[in-house]
Amino acid sequence: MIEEALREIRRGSAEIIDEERIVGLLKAYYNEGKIYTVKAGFDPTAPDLHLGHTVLLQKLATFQKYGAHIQFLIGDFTAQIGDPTGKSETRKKLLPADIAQNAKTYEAQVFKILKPEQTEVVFNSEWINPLGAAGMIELTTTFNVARMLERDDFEKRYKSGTSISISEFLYPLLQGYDSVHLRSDIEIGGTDQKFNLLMGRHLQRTYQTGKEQAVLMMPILEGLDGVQKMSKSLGNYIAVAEHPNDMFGKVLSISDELMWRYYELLSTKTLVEIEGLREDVKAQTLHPKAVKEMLALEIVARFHGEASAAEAKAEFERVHAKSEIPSDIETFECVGPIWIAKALQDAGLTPSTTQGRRDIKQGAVKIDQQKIEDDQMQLQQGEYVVQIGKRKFARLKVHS
RNA sequence: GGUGAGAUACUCAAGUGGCCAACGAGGGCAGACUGUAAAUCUGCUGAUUUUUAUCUUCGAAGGUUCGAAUCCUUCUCUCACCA
Repeated sequence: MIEEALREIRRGSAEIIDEERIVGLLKAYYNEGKIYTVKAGFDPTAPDLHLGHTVLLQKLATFQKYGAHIQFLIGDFTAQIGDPTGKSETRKKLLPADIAQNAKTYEAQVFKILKPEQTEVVFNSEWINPLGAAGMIELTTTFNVARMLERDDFEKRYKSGTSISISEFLYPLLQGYDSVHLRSDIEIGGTDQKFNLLMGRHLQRTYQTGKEQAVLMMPILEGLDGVQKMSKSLGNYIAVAEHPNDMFGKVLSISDELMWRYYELLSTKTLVEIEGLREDVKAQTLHPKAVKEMLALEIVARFHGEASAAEAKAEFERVHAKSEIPSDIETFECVGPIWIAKALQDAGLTPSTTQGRRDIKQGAVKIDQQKIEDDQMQLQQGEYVVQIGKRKFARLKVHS
C-alpha cells in the first residue's frame, strides 16, 4: 500500500527533497492513522486559472487519497509584494480588491478537484498581519543578503543593475514562515519555487518547530504547442472556466506525445491504467485518438460535469468528423448586396478585406458548405453560413 | 561620467541611394494528407475593390536628393567596454 502511494506521489514530480520523511508520514498514517499535512500556496494574482495551475491541485488530490490533510494557502498578504520568482523586474503591486476577487475565483475552482472534508483554506494575511514590525524584523534576522542574492533571478538583476526592492527579499521569508505557522509536513510547488520551498525547511528548523517539511516539486506544464510552458500570454493554454466545447477541442488538438504528458500530470487514472493504455496503443489494438478522447472527456467532466463533457464530445463529432456546422454560431447582420470580403471582415472572421481575399484565393472560404472561388462575389439578401477553414464560422443575415 | 556598437514587420534577423512592402528563419493562417493529431509537402503572411495600381511602414523629428530603411543633423532608448 505504501509502495503504491509512493509511486503515485512521485508520479510526474521533478524533484523530491527528503523523501524518507514522506515515507515516514505514510507509515504513520497507515499504521497509526496519523494525519499529516500538505501545504501548497497560491498567489491570487491571476484572475483565471488554467490547466497548468491544476497540476499542483491534482497532486494535492493524490495526497488526499493517501490520507493527507491539505492546507490550501491563498497568499493574500504575499500577493501584495509579488513573487520575484523568474521575474526580471520588480512586479507591480496588486490592489487589495483585485486580490480578494481573484481569491474567490480560486476557491470556487479548487473544490472541483479537492475533497472539501480534507481541505482547509487559509489566508496568510491572517498570521502575517499580527506578526507586526517586531516579528517581521525578527524574521529577517534568520537569513542574510549574500545567500538571498544567490538566487539566480536576484543575482541577474543585481549584476545588471536592475532594481530589486527590499520588499522582494521578504517574499521567500514570508512564504517560509507560512510553513512555520501551519506546521506543515510537506509542501509542494513548481520547480521555479525551489528557493522559496527550501526556505520553509530553513525557517521551520530556525524556529524550532520540530518539523522540517519535505518538499515536492512539480514541473511546469507544457502548453498546447508542447514546447513552451502553458501561459496565458503565449496563448497556448486551456482555461478551467473555458467553454466545454472549446476545452474538448483543445485537448484533442494536442500531439500524441503531449497527450501522455497530460495523462501523467492531469489525469486521475492510476499509473497502472495509463501504462495499460500505452501498451494497447503500441500494440495497435487501441486508436490513439480514442485515448485522447478519454482524456478530453475526463478533463471537461472535471470542470463542467459529465453531461457537458458528453455533449462536447457529440458536438465535436458532429462538426469535425461529419463536417457539419456547429450548433451555436454567432449571427451578424448587414445590409446587402455586400462584397464577400467585406462581409467576412464585418463578421469578424478576418481582420481585413485583404486577408479575406487571400483566404478566398486559397479556397478556404465556404458559403453554405460550398467553396467559393470568386473574390468579387456579392452577397444578395438572405441568410448564409460562412466559414473560413475548419474552425471559423458565422451566420450572416443580409438585409436589403 | 567616458568610449564604442546598435534600434528593421508578431519574434529573431538580412538589407548600407533606385530591381524594397523589404532576403531568410521561427511563429501564425490556409490547402493536401489525416485522427480538426504529429510529421511531411504547398501557398499566404501591411492596408485599400485604382490590385503588374495606390497609400502607410525600417526608433522619433527634421534635412540632402529626381528618388532614402539605406546619406547628413538633432533627439530618445538599448547594449558592451572603461571609470
